[in-house]
Amino acid sequence: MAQSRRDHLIETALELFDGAGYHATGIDRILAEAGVAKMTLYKHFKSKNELILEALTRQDERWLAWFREAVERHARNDADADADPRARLRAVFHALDDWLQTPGFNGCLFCKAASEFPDRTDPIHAAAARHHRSILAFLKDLARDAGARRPARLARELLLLMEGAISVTQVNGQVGATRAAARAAEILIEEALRPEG
Amino acid sequence: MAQSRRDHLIETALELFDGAGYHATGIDRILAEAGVAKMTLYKHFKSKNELILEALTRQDERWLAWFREAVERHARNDADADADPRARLRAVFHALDDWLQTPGFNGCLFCKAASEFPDRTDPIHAAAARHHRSILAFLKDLARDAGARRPARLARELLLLMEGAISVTQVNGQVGATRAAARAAEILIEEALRPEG
DNA sequence: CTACAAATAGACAGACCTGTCTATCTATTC
DNA sequence: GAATAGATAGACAGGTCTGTCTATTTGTAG
Repeated sequence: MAQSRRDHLIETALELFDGAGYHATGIDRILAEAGVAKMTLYKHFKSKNELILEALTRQDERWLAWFREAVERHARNDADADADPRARLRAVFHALDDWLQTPGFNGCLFCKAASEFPDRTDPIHAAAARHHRSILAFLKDLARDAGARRPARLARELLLLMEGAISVTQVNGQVGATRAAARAAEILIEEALRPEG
Repeated sequence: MAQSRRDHLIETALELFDGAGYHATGIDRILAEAGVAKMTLYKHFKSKNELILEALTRQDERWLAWFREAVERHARNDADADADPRARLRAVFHALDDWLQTPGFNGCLFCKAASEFPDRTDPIHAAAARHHRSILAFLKDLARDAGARRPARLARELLLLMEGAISVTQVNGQVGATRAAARAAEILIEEALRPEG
């Protein structure tokens, strides 16, 4: 039950931070939305920043788990997935598309965090950087498994396309960004898997 | 003189917004830094949001002018620029690199704005979207001049790489992002300019 | 029923926020 | 020198922010 209230606070906070940003979301707003007393919050978290940090930690784990699953699912759905080592790399952008197209998509919580807490020594900013590195590691694994000549390089390039699609979608509100990203990724993957060059 | 104070407020505001974000930067801080009285600010701007909007308008014009110039300059410095229609397209990422490597680079003011003002009907968010469209139009012109088969598509792809590099640099604080972006752009440009495919 | 732990409402402090107001000062122009 | 316009400092209102405190209620376990 105690864990449940803590959870509820984190979930509510994540929703509100996503909708309005970190500085623009007051503690009182979170408490009202969660229906929890102020002292309960400060029993579970030392400060608002610690709540933000815990929320980001949870979001990091959850998002990455979801993303891995979505990539796997899209890769399996692909017709000739078993034959083609590119299948899972391509699935990255189908999974991304799922995310960016969810109604109410409002940008990446980690990019927001890095933007609102610009000090790189701030634990919140550091959490955002860690999240990026986790994605990069995942992409690198995919690239290596697919037999890319330079997995790290391909991973970095795909991360750029992912982050670009996230940013453009958030700013512009249009949907077409992932399609362009997927097309570009196709070219880069093709180039990275070509036996020689 | 009146114009000069207005200017000074806008310049000071831009610096502080860049360093700490929009919500985290109070009016009083801007006034103290600029050495200007509060009434002077409210004589020139109806509200803080109008100051933000005016600052973004100036930043939009100035950044784009700087970027065009930087692209042109890098293209000219390129050895076989006259012979190669790709020169100016490639120069885009050299110019971007100049920007991202300037000490104290702290992310894009328009991405920050879109993130802190998520409501798409908000004039501030709209200004960010307009900025993206301006960059896109510039890239499209470059792509068309270079003889790309589908200039709009190439421009969208290059914008993704640019925004990705901006985001990754801001979050991760590392410098290598533009190099990866430039490499990826090279491949995409090559593909777009190939006579057939 | 009792005892104990956890959550509650709500007041409170102290700081900061935007925006308004007045009264003073300074510079230019006639 | 006097009048006028613009900038100044600084108080002020009304609100919000984080974080602390107390006194009360709720739920559970012996």
